Order: sequence, then structure tokens, then C-alpha cells
Amino acid sequence: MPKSIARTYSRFSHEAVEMLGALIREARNERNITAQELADRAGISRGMLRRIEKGNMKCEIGVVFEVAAIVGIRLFDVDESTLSGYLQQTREKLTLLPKSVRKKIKTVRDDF
Amino acid sequence: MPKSIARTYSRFSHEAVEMLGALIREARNERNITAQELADRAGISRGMLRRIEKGNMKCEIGVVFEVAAIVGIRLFDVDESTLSGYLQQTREKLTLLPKSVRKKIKTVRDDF
DNA sequence: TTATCATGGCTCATATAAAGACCATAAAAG
DNA sequence: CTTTTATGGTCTTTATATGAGCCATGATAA
Repeated sequence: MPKSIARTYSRFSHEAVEMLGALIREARNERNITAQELADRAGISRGMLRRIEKGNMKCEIGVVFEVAAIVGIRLFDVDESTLSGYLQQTREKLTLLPKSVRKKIKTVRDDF
Repeated sequence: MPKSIARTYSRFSHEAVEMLGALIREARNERNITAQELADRAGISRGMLRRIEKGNMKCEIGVVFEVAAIVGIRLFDVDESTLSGYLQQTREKLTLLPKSVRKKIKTVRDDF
């Protein structure tokens, strides 16, 4: 990672991550699971879980989703069974597309 | 990150990340945006966007959500306006809770 | 045809995220 | 009261994700 990067996030995506973290914490408390327990189950450190619940933007998405799944949060509002079906659909659809999608420049000349 | 970690992900969370990536790619193609354009707009490299669209589990969640937001994908199926409202609700709820939530052990003695 | 453009797949240097170990605080249990 | 347990914070070490640079392939445009 050359050239130190100070990332900027839109308020929307920042709040989305924050909310996901808050939902995880909520769900964890409802189920009376300690941070250590949940961290162990997800295979991460306690500090990592803390950052996730705080809405840290730099956490790996895989870990965040994993934790969310463990405490029973549904991503995309679809249940587990339909998810893989839809994924396969999407994959098929994408493989049908050409590898590079060219902008249709069309040169419509709207300056006539 | 001491002690090399080979993370394991559940099929569910893996597919969730994959699907999010596929959705991003779909949305990008529908809008005729090149990978370079989208990467620039999100402030990331083209290689990073490629990993995101491939469903790489190790990408920063903040960046993934940012890209998703740019191409117009709704996270959590809530629209932008209600998101910050709900977040505030959740935040308030959490601050009311005690810092540490103890397991109610109760000692019910079910071995009578 | 040739030139341009978009994507995919690499490699490498390095900025940095994460684990693990601390300590303090606070709440519950004894 | 004391002890135990859970959380929050900080610091250091180190594994690694990222940006940048390549090149190849395939599609479009001229």
C-alpha cells in the first residue's frame, strides 16, 4: 500500500457499517453471549469484535458478515436458503455477458 | 497479526460477500461505468474493485459499502433517509443498556 | 487491417490492520 | 465487604491487504 491513503467515506456507507455493528451488538446482548465467546466462535480476537461493533470501516467484510451470521442477522433481507440460489442466478447472468462492456458512444450528435 | 491466521468462513457469509460483489458488477454494467471510473469515484484502485466484485472476503467493509452505495445498491433494504433515523434509535437503545450485560446464570438446578 | 479501450491476472514494496498482552473500570456474585 | 467477570482502552509486533506497475487478451472503433 504505497502512498498513504486517507480514505473518505460517504455518510451513508459510514452509517450502514455503524448500524450493522450496532445490530450485531444488540443481537449479541439479546442472546447473552459475551464478546469473548462470540469472538472465539468467529475465530477472531476480542479487539476485532469491538471494532466491528463500533462500526470500524476498515474491518474485513468477511469477518463482519461471519459475525453477523453467527448472531443471526440476515444480510440482504433474504433467508439463507434462497441466497445461494440467487447467487447462482447472478453468476449465470454475468457469465453470459461479454467480458468487457463497452460504453455505447453512439456519437449521437445532439448538437445539430 | 501474529500467528498466521487462516480464516474460515461459513458458506453463508462467503456467498453473501460473493453476491454483493456480483450485484455491484451487475449494477456497474447496467450503468455503463468502467471499472476505472468506479474505482476513481470510490477512491480505490482498479485492482481493489476487481477483488470486491469477485467477492474477496478480505476487503475493507467500508470500501465495499462505499462502492455499493455509488452504484445504487441498498444495504439492509432500507432506504437512505430511514437509515440514519434507525441508527440513531439503535444508538439510543444501546446507551441505555449497562456497559456489561451479565449472563443471568439463575442456577435453575434442572438436575433435581 | 490497426489502434484504442476495458478487463484479468500477475508481482512487489509498504502502509497498516489484527492478535495478544497489558491495565482500569464497572457490574454482578459470593 | 471481596472476588469474579465483562468490557474498553492502549501499546507492540507482525502478517498481510493494498496501490502501482506491469503484460495479455478480447472487444470496439476508425
